[in-house]
Amino acid sequence: MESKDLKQAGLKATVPRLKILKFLEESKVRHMSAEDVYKSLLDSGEEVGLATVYRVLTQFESAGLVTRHHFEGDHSIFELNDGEHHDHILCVKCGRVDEFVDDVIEARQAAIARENGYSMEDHSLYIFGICSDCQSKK
Amino acid sequence: MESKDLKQAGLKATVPRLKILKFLEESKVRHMSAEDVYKSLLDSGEEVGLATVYRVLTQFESAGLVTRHHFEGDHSIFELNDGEHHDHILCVKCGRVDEFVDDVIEARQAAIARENGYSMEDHSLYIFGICSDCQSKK
DNA sequence: CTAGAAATGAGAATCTTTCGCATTTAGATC
DNA sequence: GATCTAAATGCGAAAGATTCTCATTTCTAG
Repeated sequence: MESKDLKQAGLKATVPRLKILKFLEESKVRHMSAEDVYKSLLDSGEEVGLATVYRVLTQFESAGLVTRHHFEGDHSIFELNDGEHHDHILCVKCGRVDEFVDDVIEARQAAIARENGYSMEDHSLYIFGICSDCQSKK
Repeated sequence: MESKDLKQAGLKATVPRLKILKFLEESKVRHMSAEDVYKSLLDSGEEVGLATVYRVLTQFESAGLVTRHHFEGDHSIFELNDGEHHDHILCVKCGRVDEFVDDVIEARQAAIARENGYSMEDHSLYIFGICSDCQSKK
């Protein structure tokens, strides 16, 4: 029963929130914009207002249920948080997204923050490149 | 004569482009939005259209004269390219921005791209934290 | 100096996201 | 289960950033 997740997160278990959470959990696509979520829900016959999708995703972010990315800079992309932190590597040709974790980089970031007198709160790292598929298609 | 820079970059040396380039070179602030550039120019009595500022900054980016950042995700921030690549560490309280270069991270990124079958084109790394000033002000 | 291509400026248009507010709903209490 | 109140929703309007359109101006090659 997913409503537990919402309650735990301090959010009332409303119909729109449950729909959105369920959709994120069941979607095979891991990275989606608010518009993507909205349209996909409409397509499956689920009525939710676009403004609500934006609001709910922002609340989910605050609650730690999803992470907001700025892959391209313009619009936000959301990803369901399932466990451990990871960074992303994206193909600039086809838009493919892969995930990775690198302890060396994680450690260096913390050290750099320290060296500069900062207490680290967060970080964002994206590697852009051309994936193997797109390289061979060249 | 700055018009050389523009010619080299394959851009016609027009008045607006020269004004914007000169402004970027002389500004003590290194990171600015298009709006910032526009308003600052207006304040110094230089007439340039906002649309032109956007166009020119985008052209400068393509020409490699400036780098576009997405610090906060919504609007673009531009920085004049003066030589070596560097990454950024930002204070989430006061907006301060510091720069750093870390060879270990650079090397790991290239390795990660390779391990994932990507040819690396670019990367963006931002560390978010609280700077020393803001920590003591707490 | 002149012509043609490229660039500019001003405002309209677009896109993404947020806001305002009247209506509905979750969930605590009776 | 009925009731109440704060919180949430949905809609359309509004906002902010950026791009587009197109008439006018300006480079720059010849």
